[in-house]
Amino acid sequence: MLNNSHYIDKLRSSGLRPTKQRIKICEILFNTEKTFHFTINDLVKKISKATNDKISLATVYNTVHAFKKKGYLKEIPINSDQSYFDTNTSHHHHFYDENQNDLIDIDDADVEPVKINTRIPGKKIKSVEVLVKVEDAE
Amino acid sequence: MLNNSHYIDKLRSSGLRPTKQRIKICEILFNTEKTFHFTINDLVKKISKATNDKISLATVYNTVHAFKKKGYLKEIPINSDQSYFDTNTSHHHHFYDENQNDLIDIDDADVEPVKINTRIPGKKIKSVEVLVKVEDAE
DNA sequence: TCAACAGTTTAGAACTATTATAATGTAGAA
DNA sequence: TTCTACATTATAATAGTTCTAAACTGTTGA
Repeated sequence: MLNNSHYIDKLRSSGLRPTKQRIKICEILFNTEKTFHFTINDLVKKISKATNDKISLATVYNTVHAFKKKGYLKEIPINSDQSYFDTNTSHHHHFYDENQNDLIDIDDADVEPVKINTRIPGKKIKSVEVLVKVEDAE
Repeated sequence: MLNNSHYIDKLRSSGLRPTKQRIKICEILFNTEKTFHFTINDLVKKISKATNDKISLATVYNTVHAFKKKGYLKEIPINSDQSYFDTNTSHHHHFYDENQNDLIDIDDADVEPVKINTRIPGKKIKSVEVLVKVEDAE
């Protein structure tokens, strides 16, 4: 509960009202040592484990999108039936294990800077993301 | 109609029966000079423009998945409400224009080889794909 | 302190992409 | 030609996500 003032400031300073739902979701997403990946469904499960006051599904979606918009979460580009989000918003990349259906971070330092030798006129690069698909070695 | 024998051979040799639906879809997807990206919905529209015999939606899905499995199509990893496919199955990368919601190929030659300095034990790399998100420059 | 308002939450309906179902049709082999 | 396994089809079902409109709440300013 002590940390909450931090989240309240964070939310308020980014123009989001610090409601109890948002603070609770902050606690679940950002009170961890390690960053992690999750789907909306994962988050809903974590919330129901962490609290008795349930948060409506619509609010979970709204909050995740609001946090993504503010840059507190990143969406991970993989084709899947559901969206994956990442609490690690630093620049990094991913392994995607096609056998286990599992996402694993690749530290930015472990990928040599990707050089793109072409541009689109009138557009600026927002991000460069590398997805390394892996499978069981036989 | 002349080219069809080519598709018939192609389908047959990969263990797919050359049905008229599959041949028609081959014509639409592979009879072009340039490769392109499409969603299932795009393909359905192309089909209805190209022929009077309609092909059922289920067949379009089945066929696209069959072609993907055989390596005639690639699925492009971006988060979207629908799946994007690519008739360009060579190794290459993509720009994703977030304002126009548009995918643009990046030739493999325009991206310096991506070096990943970490591995997952027991896994082998299947592909390395770069997604460059761009937005309007202000 | 408190009223007022704009932003937020909520349950449930609606929507959309995709997959499953089960009956009918068809390519290819014998 | 006949048979069989594979394909196609219309439609239903499913699942993730977004919409809606009513109720609620944080914040502002009197």
